[in-house]
Amino acid sequence: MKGLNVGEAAAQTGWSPRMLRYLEGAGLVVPDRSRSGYRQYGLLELNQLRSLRALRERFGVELTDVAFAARLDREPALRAAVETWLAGTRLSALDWEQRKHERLLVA
Amino acid sequence: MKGLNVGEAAAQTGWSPRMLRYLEGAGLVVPDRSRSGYRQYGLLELNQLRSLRALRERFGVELTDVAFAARLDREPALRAAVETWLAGTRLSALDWEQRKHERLLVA
DNA sequence: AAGACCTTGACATGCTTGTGGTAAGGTTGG
DNA sequence: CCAACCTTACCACAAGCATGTCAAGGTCTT
Repeated sequence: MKGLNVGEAAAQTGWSPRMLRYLEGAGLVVPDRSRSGYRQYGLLELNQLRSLRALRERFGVELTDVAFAARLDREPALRAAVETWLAGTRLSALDWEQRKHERLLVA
Repeated sequence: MKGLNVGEAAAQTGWSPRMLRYLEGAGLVVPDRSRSGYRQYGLLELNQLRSLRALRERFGVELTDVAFAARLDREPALRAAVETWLAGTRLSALDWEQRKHERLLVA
């Protein structure tokens, strides 16, 4: 039942121990602790660390972006507000012709 | 059919003209241009600017976060990768008891 | 033609992110 | 008990973000 400690987890995921502590502070990957306070990384956390790395490498995603995605997942009100915003960006991608109505209103 | 120019749009949305130019550079709110190159903000853009402000004020959202949400909306592969990640965070919020299986595997 | 706008481009600045160190001290396993 | 880990707490620092301001020049309205 003992997971890997921070150095072992780092070795297996390609992060530095320093970054693993940083990620915990950022709330992105939070391991359990042993009685004496050592971080204990289990399979779940190792997978999170690996998929986090994949996100950065393959998509150039920042850690703040990932934290934001988690927020979006947890806060329905935020999600709704962002959806409202996105509706606008989708509209502005539409054809010029489809904006006649608006142009009339602003004229 | 002429929209508002940058100073007028700024006055009506609470942004500075400087920030309106910045937002255009960031791809967040991109107005049309008049023949001579002046930015022309229509109803759609004004609404985008207002909802962008609301996102920041009410939710403390950064502009980079909003840009990321737009990316999520446009890139299905990215969305899928983030979904994979999110699955992990949902699991780690689960009850201790529900992780017996994993603990056995790591032991 | 003048004044008030606009354009781009540059420089400055304060804050945050991501990352590395280092120091002082606790834990663990042989 | 000693070496090799771990802990927290700092300091540093490059890069990027969010803003402001200023300069040199174009446009528009009266």
